[in-house]
Amino acid sequence: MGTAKRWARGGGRRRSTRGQRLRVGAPLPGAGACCSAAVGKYLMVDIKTRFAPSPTGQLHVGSARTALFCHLLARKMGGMLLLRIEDTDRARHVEGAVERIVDDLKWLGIDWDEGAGVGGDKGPYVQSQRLGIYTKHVEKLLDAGLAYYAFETAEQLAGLRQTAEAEKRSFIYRRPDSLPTRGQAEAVKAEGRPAVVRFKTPGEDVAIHDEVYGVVTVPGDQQDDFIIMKADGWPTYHLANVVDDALMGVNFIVRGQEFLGQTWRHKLLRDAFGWPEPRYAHLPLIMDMKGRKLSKRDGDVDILSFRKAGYLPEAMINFIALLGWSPGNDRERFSLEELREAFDIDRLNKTNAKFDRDKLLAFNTAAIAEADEDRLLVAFEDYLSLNETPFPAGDTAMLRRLLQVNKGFRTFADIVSKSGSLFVADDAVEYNGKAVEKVLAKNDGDGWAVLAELRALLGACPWTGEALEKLLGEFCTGRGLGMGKVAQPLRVALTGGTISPAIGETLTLLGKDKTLSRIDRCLALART
RNA sequence: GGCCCCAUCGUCUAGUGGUUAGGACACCGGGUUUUCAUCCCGGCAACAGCGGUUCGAGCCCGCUUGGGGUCACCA
Repeated sequence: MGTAKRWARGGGRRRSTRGQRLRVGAPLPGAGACCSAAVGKYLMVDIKTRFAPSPTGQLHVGSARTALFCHLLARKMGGMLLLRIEDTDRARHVEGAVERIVDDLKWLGIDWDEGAGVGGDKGPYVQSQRLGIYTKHVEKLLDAGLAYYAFETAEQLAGLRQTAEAEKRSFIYRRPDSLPTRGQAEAVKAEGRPAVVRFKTPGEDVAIHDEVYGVVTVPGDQQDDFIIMKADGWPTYHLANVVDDALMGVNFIVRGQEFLGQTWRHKLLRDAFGWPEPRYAHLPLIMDMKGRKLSKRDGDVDILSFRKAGYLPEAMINFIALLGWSPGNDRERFSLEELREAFDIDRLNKTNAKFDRDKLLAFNTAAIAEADEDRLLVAFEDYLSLNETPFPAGDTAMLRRLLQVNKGFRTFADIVSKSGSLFVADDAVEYNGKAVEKVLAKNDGDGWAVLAELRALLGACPWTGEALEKLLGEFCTGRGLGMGKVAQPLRVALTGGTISPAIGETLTLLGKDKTLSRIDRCLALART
């Protein structure tokens, strides 16, 4: 009935229209629909989304985007976002990973209403603290005859799988003709042999209704009796995830597309427990530039790496928001606040996206240009706290000065490469061979000559920006030289290379003593 | 390999039967600038292919090709 109509669009392209928006307010089979609220002119059931990461390492850009979309959906619809930690694989658990994830989410500006870090009345929100709940639910299934014990070892299964592969068949676990009784299972466990619990899959086609992909049907003959409880007594992802979503009142699941082909398991499990279906929105995947799935193993695609590399969270957010979503027009610069307003689940697209670092860099450059100094100072200090740099981290006046003098920088790391040498010891300055050759030695040592002359003038000059600029300007006109012919030799002498802030700034930042001593040191180089 | 999903510039994307197929990044060229970066201007560049449906297809359907996901006692 209504259901059929609601999903009638099938796999076709969905675009936002008034008519479709109304669909949002249609009566939902969603769990935990305790109340409804009028938002704008649409009546809708309150939604509750969740972000459920596994604490196996860093939060990477793919997970961050999922969290962002969950957050945006909840905020836009006036719903709730819940954070749950899925750590049922105690072998892969990484110490400190939960704190890492929470910290990265906070840095990005993504907040949530319930769960890890903020509490709530449906907890605990860490799966390793909910074992009893899962056990109880597995028992229910066992008692109802909807699940059964199986005793194959992991090795035996691997063997069967290998055989199947050799015969070019896909391996699907075959349910034994006679299932063990609870007593037999206890006996096996008592012997120390492994026993897992498998779900008794009906074997009928299952249709999943997805907000992004439409109706996806998985043939019954492709379904296996998947494991819901491992031999170590812990539930598998499928069981724990479904149980928790239901018990915690989650009615809108947003997650990566890699789960789409497995959602039939979740639907079957919900059916078995008699729980209503939530709404699903699977997100297209984020790939690397070679088109391969972006994974945590890919190295620096985790949020912390970008933070350490000098990126602004607002740029990260803006960029990842556009991976799989677009507003429908030519606009692409958004603050988190603006995204919360503009986000529309109907505008999610289905095609995988490649993670283009060049574009991220461009967004970061723009975000930096738009940010005011106070904002930049906070971010700069955060950057400095995560990196070893020659800068005096506690000297905010100096940090502000660096921000001003380096205008146009693309990441905070640019400030280090452009101004860092001004803060190291004189003898730590390394001269770049090419720069020395091109700027100082070339043309019979014109550069050296300019430097020597400047050394004397500088020594007698009051050390203010104005006086120095004036001195250099007069020097240039007096010699008929362009500023480049004067500033560059100085740069090389002072920093070892050709890159530094405007020459007047470079001189005042360095100070008179260091300027003179570095020129002397450089001049000495000419005589060797 | 089975099953499922996807398909517009190199990349992110706009496009809901009639458009010179738009924007952004990258790239190329030019300009501003004492270096680098920033900034400004201009340019290059796409509907995977083949069949249908239609007066008319990037938009609808099918096939082919290509890409991806999934087939774990990981999530």
